[in-house]
Amino acid sequence: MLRRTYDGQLCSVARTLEVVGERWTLLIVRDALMGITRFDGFLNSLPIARNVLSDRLNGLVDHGVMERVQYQDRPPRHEYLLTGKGRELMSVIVVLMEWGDRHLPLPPGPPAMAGHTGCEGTVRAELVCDSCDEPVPATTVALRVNAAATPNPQP
Amino acid sequence: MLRRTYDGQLCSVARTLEVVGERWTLLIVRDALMGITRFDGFLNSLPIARNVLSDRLNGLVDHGVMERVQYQDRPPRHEYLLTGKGRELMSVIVVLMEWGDRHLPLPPGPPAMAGHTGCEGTVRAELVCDSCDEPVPATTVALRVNAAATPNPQP
DNA sequence: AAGGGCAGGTTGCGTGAAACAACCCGTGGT
DNA sequence: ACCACGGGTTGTTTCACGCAACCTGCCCTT
Repeated sequence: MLRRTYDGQLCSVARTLEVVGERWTLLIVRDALMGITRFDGFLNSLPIARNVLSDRLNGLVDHGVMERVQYQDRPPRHEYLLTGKGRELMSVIVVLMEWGDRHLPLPPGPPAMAGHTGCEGTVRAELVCDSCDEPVPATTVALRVNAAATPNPQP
Repeated sequence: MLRRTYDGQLCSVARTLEVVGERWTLLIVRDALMGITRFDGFLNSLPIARNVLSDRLNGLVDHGVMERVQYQDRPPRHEYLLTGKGRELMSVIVVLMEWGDRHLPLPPGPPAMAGHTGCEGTVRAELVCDSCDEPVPATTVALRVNAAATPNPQP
């Protein structure tokens, strides 16, 4: 998705998108979170070109979202596993999924859900105010610039 | 970010990314959530080309994420306002921001935060299990295919 | 020993979307 | 008459994507 980079953008959103904002990247992460680990696995799951998949996996490894692990010797074969950093993208996948389910529904219903391992519950994302300490609707949330952290760009 | 579309992908994540997954789109939404409404406002905030901004705003209007509202007559001028559907993308922005703050930190600290309007609290995103009814770490969440909703592809 | 299959890529080529710059249009100010 | 402002549209170039072909190591069959 990114031609060059989002440089000049101090925002954490922009910096996150530099890692996962390219075309296919978040779908690769989604598949990894569903348990796919191998090159051909991603290739079968997504209508993506091999060279682009190779690019994206290398990028994710470079950014520490995935790691490349050898799983056999002869011939050497590796799989791509999410790191902790990568598994924490679960929140991103869940909110994207929820927004799609709510605003772009499919007739047969949601094709996938997030489940809590161990118990059979489903997992949802919530915005929580740490002062009220309870869930708040998205419409009562505002983005505020943190003045202390962006003093002034040097001339 | 998307060259063609993610067609063939039933997933809600893919369908959401068709709406907001292109380069710049989520940054435009972020700026809109921060209060920017006009063409030149976005242009000043982002290093984006005018034609690309025009494309993205039209796409967001087509998808019902924003609406184009006239705010003066002579000469006719309009502003771009988020719809309810658009404001619900706040969750997406918040989780992207949190992931960036945690895993790609900047020396001066987080450049922005999400705040609860009315009270002075800051807002965070949480994954909540509706069975346990309490927050769960991302690492204990798994994506499950909803078999009932994806019966079988026709042969 | 020759061939086929599988896993995991790399290479080369063509196209179309993004970046950039220039231009346009209607109005209001001087 | 001229310039500035807000809000775009129109070229032109460049680069990332999509596609197909090819390569490498190893194993299995004939």
